[in-house]
Amino acid sequence: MLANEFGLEHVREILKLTNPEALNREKQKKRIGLPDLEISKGNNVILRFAPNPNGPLSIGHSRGVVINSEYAKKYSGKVILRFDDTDTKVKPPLESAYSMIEEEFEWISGVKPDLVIRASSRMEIYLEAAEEMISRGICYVCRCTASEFKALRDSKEACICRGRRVEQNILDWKMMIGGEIDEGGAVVRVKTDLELPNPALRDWPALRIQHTAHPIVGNRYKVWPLLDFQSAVEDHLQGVTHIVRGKDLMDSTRKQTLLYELLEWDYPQTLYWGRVKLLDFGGFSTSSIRKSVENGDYSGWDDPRLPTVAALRRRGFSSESLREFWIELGLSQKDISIPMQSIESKNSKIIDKSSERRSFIQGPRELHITSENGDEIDNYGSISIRRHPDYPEMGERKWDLGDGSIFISKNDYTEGLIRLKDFADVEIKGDTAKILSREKNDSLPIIHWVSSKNCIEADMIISRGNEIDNVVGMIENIDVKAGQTLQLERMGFAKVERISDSGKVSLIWLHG
RNA sequence: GCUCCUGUGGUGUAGUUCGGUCCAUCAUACCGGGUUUUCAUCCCGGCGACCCGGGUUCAAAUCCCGGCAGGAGCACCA
Repeated sequence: MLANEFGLEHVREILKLTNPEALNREKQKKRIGLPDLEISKGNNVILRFAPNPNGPLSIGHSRGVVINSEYAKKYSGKVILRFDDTDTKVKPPLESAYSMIEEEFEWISGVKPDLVIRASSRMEIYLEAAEEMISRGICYVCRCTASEFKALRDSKEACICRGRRVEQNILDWKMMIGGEIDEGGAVVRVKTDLELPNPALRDWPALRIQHTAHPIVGNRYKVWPLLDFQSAVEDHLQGVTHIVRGKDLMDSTRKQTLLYELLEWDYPQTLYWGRVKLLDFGGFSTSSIRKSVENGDYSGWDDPRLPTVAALRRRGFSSESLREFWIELGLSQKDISIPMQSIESKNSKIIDKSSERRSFIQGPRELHITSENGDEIDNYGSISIRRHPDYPEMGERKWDLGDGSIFISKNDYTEGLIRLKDFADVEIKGDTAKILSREKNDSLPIIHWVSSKNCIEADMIISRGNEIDNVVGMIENIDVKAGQTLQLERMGFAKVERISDSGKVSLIWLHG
């Protein structure tokens, strides 16, 4: 910096002479929200989120939901939920995933998609489009094996199928769709420049034969489009203006652009995000999770050890925290590693104000309160504690102390002086806690506790890496409702999963 | 190997288009302090970065060239 050597005044003087506008420039501030899209005027913004329904959504997918739906909100545009379910073999669709994804989309984004479509129900359109492109000589049927073609492609050579006449291609095409050719026996390719520097783009495959039945539409179709073709045709039909997706799909954009050029269509504006690794989870793919779930390694897609949207939701994450998180990351193409803590920190701030406080005693130990002079009393009366320290309007919890039986956690038990939160300074000796003073006198450590008249058995599952811990204890049973997220005193957030007929409470740990 | 993308504190992120009040934004983490009858929330303060090397220029995070590093694609998956 010039200013280092000559001082700011000097810089200012030079600027005054050469570039006076720079003097008025504002100091940089952090941009808030998503970067602007380029909008061609008169066009409504149309985006899409296109998952494969081979399982419900993972945390990674939630980025696509958030970014696309937020852009739709920002520009009063539309967002389409499109199921890219044209693979019946490698990543076959899971029937239950369609409705789960649709529901998760709405939960994550806070809005319903403007349109939901399934590629598998629009097969006629794709097959017709393919046939037309074959007729026009834009595509051709290639009967080489994959490895034969790869060898030719790498040396920029045309295969013998490439030069065949259109009539022959149509005949082969009819055989393909008629089921007369086995899987792998033929493929439809888009005719590109073989000199393209990127080998992946040369005469890329558009449709292939699959004789495996599709879980939804059965075995009506023998030829299925690949992602690049299906998506290219569908984006055009739906008038998609902006595609925002992971940068692993950059080559897909290039393939599709080549096709759009041949068809003289306008390719949507495309933006990318980089790869994200969540440090607290290992390498998971939807396929691998599905395998483990079906194998019984996990209790389900919402097992708290899994990086699925279902698991986050079950634990009590707010969808708002997910939205804030992804919006803040924005559209950087950098590959990044993120600790779950950064999502948790957002979540804490959001849910803290609505989370009532309750006392949960892990590993309870019973104590008996005695009066200042060591006497047992029949009735110690009651105390009232706020449900939330900052919001008195949320009401109070009234504890009946009865004859003075309470629980504290074994972890907190120690003989000596201690403050029972919101109640009294006591001296613990054996199984008794002698009241020294109801007033808080000095800086004794404070522990939480519960009156045995106001508590009930509870257990809480906590996921730790790939393990599940089951913690048992007693929870304060004032107005505990299933589905509610609580802040457990001195512990952190947990959600009430259910309450059994006997009143026993089952909790699931959220985070600290 | 080929093709492509990306490099700003511990982790993320703004600023890079169009060089200049940028000795670099904000958050999180961490450290210290305050509020609080929770180890939560909240408030204040601190810490800490332009991948490296050249070049252009009065002036480079920003432009150019060359390295290096990380990642993705090179599927008849999405």
